[in-house]
Amino acid sequence: MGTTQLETVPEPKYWHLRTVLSEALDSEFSVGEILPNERDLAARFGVARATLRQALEQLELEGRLQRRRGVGTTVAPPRMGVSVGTAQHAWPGGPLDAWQTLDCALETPPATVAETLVTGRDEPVHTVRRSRVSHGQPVAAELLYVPADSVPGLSGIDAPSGAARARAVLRELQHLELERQENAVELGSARADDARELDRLPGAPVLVVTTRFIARGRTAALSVATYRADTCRLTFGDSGGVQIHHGPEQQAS
Amino acid sequence: MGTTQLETVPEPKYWHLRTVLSEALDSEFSVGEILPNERDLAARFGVARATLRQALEQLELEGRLQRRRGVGTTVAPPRMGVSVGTAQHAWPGGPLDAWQTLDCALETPPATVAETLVTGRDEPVHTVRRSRVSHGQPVAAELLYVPADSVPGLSGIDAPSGAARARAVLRELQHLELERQENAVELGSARADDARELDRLPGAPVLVVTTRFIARGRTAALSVATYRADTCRLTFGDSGGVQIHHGPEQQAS
DNA sequence: CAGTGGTCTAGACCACAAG
DNA sequence: TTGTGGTCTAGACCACTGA
Repeated sequence: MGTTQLETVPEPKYWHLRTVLSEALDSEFSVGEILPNERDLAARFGVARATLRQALEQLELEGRLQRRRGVGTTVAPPRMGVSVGTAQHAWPGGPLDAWQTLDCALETPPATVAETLVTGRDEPVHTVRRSRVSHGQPVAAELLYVPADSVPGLSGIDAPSGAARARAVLRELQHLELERQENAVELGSARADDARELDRLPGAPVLVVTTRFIARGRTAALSVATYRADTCRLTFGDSGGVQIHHGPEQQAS
Repeated sequence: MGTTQLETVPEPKYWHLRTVLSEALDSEFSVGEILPNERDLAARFGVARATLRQALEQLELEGRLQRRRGVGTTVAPPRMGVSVGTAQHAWPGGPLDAWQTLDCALETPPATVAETLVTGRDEPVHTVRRSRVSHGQPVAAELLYVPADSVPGLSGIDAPSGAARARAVLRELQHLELERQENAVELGSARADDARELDRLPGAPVLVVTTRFIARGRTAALSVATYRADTCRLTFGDSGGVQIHHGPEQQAS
């Protein structure tokens, strides 16, 4: 007795900690500011470092914090809005395209992709790699799968790979009449190569945007784009390009 | 010497484990099957339980596994496609609406919401709670904020809250001419109340879909819907309602 | 009740960035 | 070299489910 029992339904420590830190971020820190290191913070709150880290992971997932090994933990800016599916009814590589073409290869796509493209199994397709940068920061990495018969005019003279070839593939695509496109978004984790390109560790949470480009009743191209989930807010079907989302997030305890 | 050094760039154990388990799931398990418990699995792979759990968390994030306290870990079915922003150019509560109306209250919205609705601060708005069920499973919880002047015909006779009131609010909304709607998707973590409704623990990853309904040049209503990120794949702008996504995910090591 | 996943601890060492 | 976050361990106890 004498000990006041406030927690009738004891909330996990890390969850409570997340709330406390979240409020501290709103009131006492400004964007870009660095937090005390994890060992100090854990000691200050009287918890083990693992528990403190659980709270930080939550906040990072919500885009409130940014952590970098060897550097520290900083307060993240509000997520940036990146528009997806504007360029509605437009092929990739068009004039209003936010992507930068990297290179191209002739590869056998993963089974999931081959299934969506009606092409036969083990049929190699043009695989264009592109990346998207916004506000000086990489936000997405894309693989664009284009079956050979979607770009019949493609000259066989050029090398089968490289940046020039990639641009040629995109150029040929514009000749097709685009019926419509279908988008899907799901949560994924960054593969090692995507992670490197996005400046994150493998396994980092990403939003995977899959776009089917449909022409002549068939899937003429398939794009699989992985966006950094911590820094991006995907906007659909509205006007205009990149916008900054303003104000604090709505997720709170 | 004598020890063969295969790992020149040693991959983290949990990441390697994730890959091994992922492949095992593809080849040796079928949907719904239960895995050995965490202690056994950890022992079998010769790692600490915390490490094994890190791998399982990844796979759960990717929608490959489902874990339930007191029960066990099971192989998850492929994510279901839930269509968002079909009912494009349609108010919530319309005939083709996939949502179930729960109740309604007159509340002061969070600052972020009040900012988007042009309504003044501390101005209470109609707050309609709805839920979305798909394949017998709750997939999303929604809060729909409707400023009072968007539903001028709303009778003041009824009680200011309850399910009947909620339906009345939605009915009145249909009278406005909808100009367009804007969608945004971002990653979040489930608040305690959302988590309960989605049958998950607090902090579970969710996809937050924010929809602005615009009429007469103003934001006439704002919807904030949180979807289970582990089980859902959001589809945009295509035809048709709910579809099952087929085949394994594309994320692999 | 027994068995499951969820939380938490107090350490240790590693990989990386920057001075 | 120093200090950071990232990984890993071997335990402990708790909350929940279902028999």
